[in-house]
Amino acid sequence: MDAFFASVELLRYPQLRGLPVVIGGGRRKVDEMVRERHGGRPLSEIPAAEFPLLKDYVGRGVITTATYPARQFGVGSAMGMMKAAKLCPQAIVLPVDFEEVRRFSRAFKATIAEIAPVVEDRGVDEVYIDFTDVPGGQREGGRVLARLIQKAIFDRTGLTCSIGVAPNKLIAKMASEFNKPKGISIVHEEDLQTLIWPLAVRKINGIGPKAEARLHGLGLKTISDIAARERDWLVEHFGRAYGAWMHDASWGRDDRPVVTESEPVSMSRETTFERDLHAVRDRAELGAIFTDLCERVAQDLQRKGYVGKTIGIKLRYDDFRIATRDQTLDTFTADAKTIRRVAGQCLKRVPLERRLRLLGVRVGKLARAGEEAAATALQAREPDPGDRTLDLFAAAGSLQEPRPTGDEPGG
DNA sequence: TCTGGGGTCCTAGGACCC
DNA sequence: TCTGGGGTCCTAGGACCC
Repeated sequence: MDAFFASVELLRYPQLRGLPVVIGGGRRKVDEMVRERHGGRPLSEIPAAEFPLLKDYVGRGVITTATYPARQFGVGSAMGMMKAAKLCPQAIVLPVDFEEVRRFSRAFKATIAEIAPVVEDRGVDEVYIDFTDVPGGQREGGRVLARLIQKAIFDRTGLTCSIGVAPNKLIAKMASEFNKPKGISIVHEEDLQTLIWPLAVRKINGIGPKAEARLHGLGLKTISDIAARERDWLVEHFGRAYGAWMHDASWGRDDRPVVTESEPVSMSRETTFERDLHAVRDRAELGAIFTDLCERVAQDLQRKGYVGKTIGIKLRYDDFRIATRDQTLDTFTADAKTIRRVAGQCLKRVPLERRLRLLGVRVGKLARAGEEAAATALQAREPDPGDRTLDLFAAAGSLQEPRPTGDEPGG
């Protein structure tokens, strides 16, 4: 979806179209700004010129989405609000409305599923679609179907999206970025050298800032630079799994299927404080936040019908270092009090001298509520791997040639 | 001017079991 | 003085993605 969070807001406030708008920061902060300027008046009745501006924003937070006019100023996702304010002080700032975003997320995904049922969820604003068995999915290399999907989404939601069509997910993802916004890009296998190889290594989904820095350190800047290296060389520098994957990726190889169903592995809640807090000096405040986080995770679990076995905490210190602790129970739970108690024990195992910037609570090892017994039984029923090893040797022993005696050349 | 929140997956060492 | 081999689970940290 194109500038998804921002586009959702523009549907409500069409007077902002064409202007630099950023979504992000703390909702409370932005709400405060609006209240100060407009009292109880709804934003929909207010002219664009009177919306809260980024230059008046004071506090923590990052940009979630910027409209394309805002991006002209160099403002983008994950950028700190203060830095963004320097680059584009006149940008209008609005908070994320998660409810609304999720509503539109469900709507666009449902629209796609009606046309092409094999869809993989990749977060609120992105999906993989398998065109293979969709009638007409091959026409004009997929362009016809892509156009149809774009139109259907726009008709239903008023939102635009960009689509990349390619032989696999890896290339499709890169292709989807070629023509934003509202773009369609078709990439065939034979376009690898012309369209993919010139791109920066960072464009590969799976190469992040760390791997990019290491690649740059080795003199590799573009995907073609990776492709030109021996597989073994990459394995030497990046490990067996990652190096081999990198080599495959640079050659456009990817055989991952489109996965239509998956179960969650963990659920968590975390919050960054408005100011750094100290475990002793701000004990009361921290305690209240901690309990609230536990209650929210418990609510999430119950609402979605899950129970979990591993309770964990996460904290971020004022110097941005992160510490996590967790503990696995012998029974599943979705109970706030239990989560609070175990998370409290985890907290005791972590250094608390430094001030804290963030606190989080996580529940992992999930099972569907009511199926805990089955989940436990499934674990217990795993076949004994020792027995299987023996079976394999027994089979191999009866089938193989006699073992070399050691005196043949090269034996 | 410091840098959100919600996730997944991988790695590596240690405990523990057979 | 010398001390297996295979496996799983738990825990902590880290890279990466949307």
